[in-house]
Amino acid sequence: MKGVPMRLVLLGTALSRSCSCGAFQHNMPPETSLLLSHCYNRDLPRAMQTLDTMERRGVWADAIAYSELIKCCLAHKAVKEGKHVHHHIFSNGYQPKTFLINTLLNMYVKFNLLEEAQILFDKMPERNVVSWTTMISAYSYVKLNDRAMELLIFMLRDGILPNMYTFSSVLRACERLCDLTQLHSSILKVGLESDVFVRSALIDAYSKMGELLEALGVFREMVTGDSVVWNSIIAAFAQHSDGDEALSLYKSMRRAGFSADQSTLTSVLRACTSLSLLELGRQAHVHVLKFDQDLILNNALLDMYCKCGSMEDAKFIFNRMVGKDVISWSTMIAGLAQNGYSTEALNLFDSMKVSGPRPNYITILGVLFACSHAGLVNEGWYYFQSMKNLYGIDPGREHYCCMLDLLGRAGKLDEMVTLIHEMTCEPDVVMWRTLLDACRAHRNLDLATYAAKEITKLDQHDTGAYVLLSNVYANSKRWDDVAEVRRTMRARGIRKEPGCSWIEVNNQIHAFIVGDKSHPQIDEINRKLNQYIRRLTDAGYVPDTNFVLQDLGEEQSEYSLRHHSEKLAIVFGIISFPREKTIRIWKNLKICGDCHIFAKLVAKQEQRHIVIRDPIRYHHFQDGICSCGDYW
DNA sequence: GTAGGGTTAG
Repeated sequence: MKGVPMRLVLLGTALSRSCSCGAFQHNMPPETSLLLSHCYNRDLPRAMQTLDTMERRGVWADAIAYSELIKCCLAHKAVKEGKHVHHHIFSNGYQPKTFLINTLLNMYVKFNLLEEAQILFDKMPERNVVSWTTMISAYSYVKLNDRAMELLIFMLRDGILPNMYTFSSVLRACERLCDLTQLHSSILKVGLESDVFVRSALIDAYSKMGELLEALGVFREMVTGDSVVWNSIIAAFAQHSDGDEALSLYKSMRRAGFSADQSTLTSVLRACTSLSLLELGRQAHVHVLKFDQDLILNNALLDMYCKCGSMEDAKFIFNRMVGKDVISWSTMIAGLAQNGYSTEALNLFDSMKVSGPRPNYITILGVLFACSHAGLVNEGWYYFQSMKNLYGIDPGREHYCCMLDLLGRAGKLDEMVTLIHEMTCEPDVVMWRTLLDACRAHRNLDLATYAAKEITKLDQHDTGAYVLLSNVYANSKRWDDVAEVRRTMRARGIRKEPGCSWIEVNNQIHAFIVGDKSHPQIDEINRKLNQYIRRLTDAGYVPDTNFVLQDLGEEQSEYSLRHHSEKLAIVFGIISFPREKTIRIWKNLKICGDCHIFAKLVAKQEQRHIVIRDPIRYHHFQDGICSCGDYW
């Protein structure tokens, strides 16, 4: 192994250079103290003037003074002066110490001049752990992740041992699980796992790869930590839609004596959002007031109110936010659209064009969603076609999906097929499923079969395809075909996800599944439900058994419909809340047509405001109508 | 002289 002698040679060179560098530290001229004093006062013009005088007289300052001068340039964001200092330091044949070159490197990185930093780095006669870490951190910051990982390898080859700074930087750049595992074991080997920076970076890296159990493992090994480590693990679960775990970790964090900061509250709000916990979200809002100016936190608050279906609160927050960014606007536009206020969403987009930030990819999705859910086909086409010209945004998969959805809802099946063929990307399962769903709604059996085949070509186990196809057949009462689809599903081990609805009562979540008898108040719920249905039937309600997807016979079909999870949840809401309180329910599948009619009628009869959130949108039921205008 | 956590769609 020739590595060891090489290291010795390098060390020798470095020592001889540092000796020559030390030479200019003798004869320290009086100008040096003047330079230092200007730098400490952050008086850059005078400091640069002093430097010029020194150049003219042929005297030089020491490394400390130069490093202060560089800090002064950074504080003034003075790139030109910074470069001048760089050339000054290298002029007259001096060889600055590694410490000083690192300061220059750092300056270039902070000025976002990575190329200059790299050129300087390449010329360095000796690079220490700080030099390498500065470059690695710079590349990971601008997401040139491969380059950052590559530098780590070169660094190790050079025989330089990474420290906690290096690991926390490189962990941000790590994209592959195998690399992460290797980094993790290196961290353990050098004993840096207890460093709080390394630990939080590890948790974050595992979280980004969806390895939440690993992240939790790293977290649980912590003996002493800080709030950032707690925030990392809470964010990990909040971001992966495990709101329960995020909230339970948050409680443990408080018990452990840490207080919530902006980051904690943002994750808590996100958890409330994913669980539709409006009341808990309101409680978090009280703590948010402490951090009134925090944009990210306010965006999360805004999103929470939108997603929990409370648009009055969302509008209030949005209107009083200062310095709204593109995320604030996009959140509000999508929120309005999803809650059924399509016109308001499009109006808001108009104001954004006049006085807001430049719309981005996601803003346009909200706009297309608004068009789609209001049946505005022409407007949808207009926005879709103009996004490239007006905002320079190329339509992506999601935009095509939105357009397909728009056409599908409007029953324009032919245009859907044309768009699928004209797209710049290959159609995926979601797109075919959108076509299939449109075929179900508009009863096109042949096209439905075709779409279902395309889906199974891409994914044999796509539950949605089978369920939708069996719905298509059920709608046409082709029970043999329904049975055939179900047989295939059984043979392939595919099970339909059962419909489930949730409602929050007194800070507790109550879950209902179709025909569920496990709820402690189920007898009372069923009694009330029968009572409502009797009254509604007198008022003309006819159960629409088209939404029952098995050949059960009318009587049994009605029983199944009657006990759909959303009906049970609605009745439980009515029993539990006073009349003036909005009943908020969320469910895992799209609302069924019969339950939609039921909700409208019961909202009118009982004078209630009912909000049902499904995976893609919201239905606000009041006075016998729904905010979706029966178009969903 | 080098390092960690939070927001919009699906």
